[in-house]
Amino acid sequence: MGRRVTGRGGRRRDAAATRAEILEAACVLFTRDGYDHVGMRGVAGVVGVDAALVVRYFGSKEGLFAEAISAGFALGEDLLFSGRDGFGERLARYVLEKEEKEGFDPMLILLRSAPNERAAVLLREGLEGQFVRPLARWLGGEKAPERAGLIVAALFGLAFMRDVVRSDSLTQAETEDLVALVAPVLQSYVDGPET
Amino acid sequence: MGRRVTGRGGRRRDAAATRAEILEAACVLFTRDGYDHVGMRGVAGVVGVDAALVVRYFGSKEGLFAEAISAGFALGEDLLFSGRDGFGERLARYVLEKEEKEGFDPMLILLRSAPNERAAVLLREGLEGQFVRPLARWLGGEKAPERAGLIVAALFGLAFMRDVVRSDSLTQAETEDLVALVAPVLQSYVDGPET
Amino acid sequence: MGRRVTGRGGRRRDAAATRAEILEAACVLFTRDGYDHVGMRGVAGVVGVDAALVVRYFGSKEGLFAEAISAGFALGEDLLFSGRDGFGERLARYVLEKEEKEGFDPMLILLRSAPNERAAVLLREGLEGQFVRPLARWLGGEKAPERAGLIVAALFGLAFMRDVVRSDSLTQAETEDLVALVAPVLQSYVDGPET
Amino acid sequence: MGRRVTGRGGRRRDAAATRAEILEAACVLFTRDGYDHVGMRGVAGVVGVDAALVVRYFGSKEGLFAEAISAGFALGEDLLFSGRDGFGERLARYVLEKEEKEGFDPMLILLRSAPNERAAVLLREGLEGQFVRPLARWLGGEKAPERAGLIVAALFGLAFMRDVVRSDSLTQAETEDLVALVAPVLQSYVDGPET
DNA sequence: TATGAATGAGCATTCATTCAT
DNA sequence: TATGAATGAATGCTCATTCAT
Repeated sequence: MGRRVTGRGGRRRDAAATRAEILEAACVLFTRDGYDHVGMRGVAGVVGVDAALVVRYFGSKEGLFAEAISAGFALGEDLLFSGRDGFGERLARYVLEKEEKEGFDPMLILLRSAPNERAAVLLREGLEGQFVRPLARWLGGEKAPERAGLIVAALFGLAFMRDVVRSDSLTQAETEDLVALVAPVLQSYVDGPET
Repeated sequence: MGRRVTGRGGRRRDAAATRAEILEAACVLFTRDGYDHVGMRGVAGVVGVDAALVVRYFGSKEGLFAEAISAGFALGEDLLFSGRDGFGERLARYVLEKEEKEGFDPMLILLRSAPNERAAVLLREGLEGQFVRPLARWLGGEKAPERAGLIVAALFGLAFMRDVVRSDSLTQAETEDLVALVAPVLQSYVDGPET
Repeated sequence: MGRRVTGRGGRRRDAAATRAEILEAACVLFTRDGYDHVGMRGVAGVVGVDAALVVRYFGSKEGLFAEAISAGFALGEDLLFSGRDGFGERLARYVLEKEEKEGFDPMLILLRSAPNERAAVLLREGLEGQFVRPLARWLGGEKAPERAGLIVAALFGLAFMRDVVRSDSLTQAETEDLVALVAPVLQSYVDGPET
Repeated sequence: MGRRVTGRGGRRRDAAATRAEILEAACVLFTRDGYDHVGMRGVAGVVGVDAALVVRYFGSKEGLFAEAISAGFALGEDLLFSGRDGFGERLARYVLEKEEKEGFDPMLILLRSAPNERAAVLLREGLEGQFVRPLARWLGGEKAPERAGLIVAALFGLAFMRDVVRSDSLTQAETEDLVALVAPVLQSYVDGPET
């Protein structure tokens, strides 16, 4: 749909484009189904190529996954840091208003792929190295690592209940109500325990 | 060789007991590995019976899972309600100090099984009906469902980061430091938005 | 053919018999095609069962192969030792007149499977431990290991040229002529270098 | 990255030279791994070209193999014929002392590729036409084809046990001991059945 | 002439489940 | 009631080869 050029019978033969399409499809599928429920055949099928091509470009399912989440971490980095004021609200709004850009949502990938050991290793390292530790450094002050971890935990908890479990209590709520409740909590972690 | 020894010597001819053993083993395995990574063969193997027997007793993997988590929800219920004072700290301590009683931990089952659609349906219904809604009722006041949902979200976020992702920032922290940071947050949800 | 009981639709349901049939089929296929060109599906297909059943009974392709050749080594052992006189001729006749009992021939399995590293390990150990070393012990005298090795080498060379390469010079020859030429050579290895 | 360096710096635009390099690489790989375990990708990779180029130059894997072994047969021819005296010893030494010139050894190719039907056809024809029959003609006398076949069989048996199976009894032996035992046997085939 | 994108058939293995006993 | 034999679909991955450029 949209991108495909040759409706049928031998496709575009543009490696970079095909590779990108595969990666995009993988991002969407990993978001929706998590590591274990995504198959190479499935990813290939969405793009309309053979599964062997996916292996050729990404080496293995693990390699494909690694690239899919690295795109996610990159996306997340610039999202966080802007200024201490309003940080809590900004984060709360990110989680509560995120639109799953074209079906891709790094938080959901993480939440739904973590049960897999192979995926978990990549996830742990990426999250810790590109998210939690930088955040702790940026926060500074006492118990910075703990506060950073708790911020991330709060975010994932929220995403888990809303988007994975889809708890009525959160999906049916007004966004503004939730922001009003959550933002101060996140902000309290930013400002540190000297309240 | 031959008969597995289950601690009681040989396999008994007590159907109810065998059924209970199977369920117990399933709880442990679902906790450790999540729905997708638990096999009927694995469960059966722990108890020393054939996989077909597990199917016979529980109908299917899904049926086995349903019973395993219903045990979990039952367990959780009496845990929560005791009194409004110190509720935040009590919950925080539950998550941070929980010992995974004999390897069984309903939160981990939930976190690690949610990626599976079949499991997710059961989880959603159980969590909502037996946990979030009762909690909301108990909380009372304004925005009770939202506050209940956020409490559960906070709990799961914490468990996810500590026990699934195993983020250094939380696993290496002092429990008391985390309690000090998290308890007020949870308590704020209990006391409601009397800002 | 012959053995099958249920022409179609669910087979005999006799594990021992099915297992034996699978093993027999494997022996024939390994003989004809060698390790690499035998597939689990192929073996299963001959017997009329699913490939998964072969895995169930033998663990893996390697396990199946191990059992197939162990049958071969067992078969070979009692073949060798009878008495020093006429030993050369007896061996020559064995190689030249062997009928590939129902398509099973351990020498061919070895010749055709050795290129595969996994198979080679099993083959090396089996041949050395159950054939060459016992033979050397039985031969006794000077340079016994060398002489034993050369006897086995002569045998395999013969089998290779006749049954694998199928060289006209040997396939079209009179058996008696070949025996007359080869027997003294083998016997010379038995009698040792004090000629 | 990018261009492979092949010792001459970059890839040349000399088709004939590239072709020769590919063939050389193929000879080495076929020697080491045998027909089945050599991949077009592997051969191409050694030289630093694309697998498709190998197909282009040699038509198919089979074509590549055909040329590789024809080089081997050519190499073998001049090796054999020098004179009747000491022929047995010369051959024995060839097999036992051969250094696998730069990794290329026609006997090993043959031994390790024979399990493949496609390869076997080429091998059979080449060995028979360029080796066994010429040798028989050269030997002359009674039962010349049989004696020629047996000489070749003896050689292959030796190579098989030493280099493919790697039987301790022969790999650990002193070369001189083996020569002393084998040479007379080969010579007896040369001199014929003048028992 | 040569590259590399793309294919499709093949591999061994794992799984929940069904069915005969 | 309970066992375990048997199934078939699915998994990730490899391969020689073809075809557009």
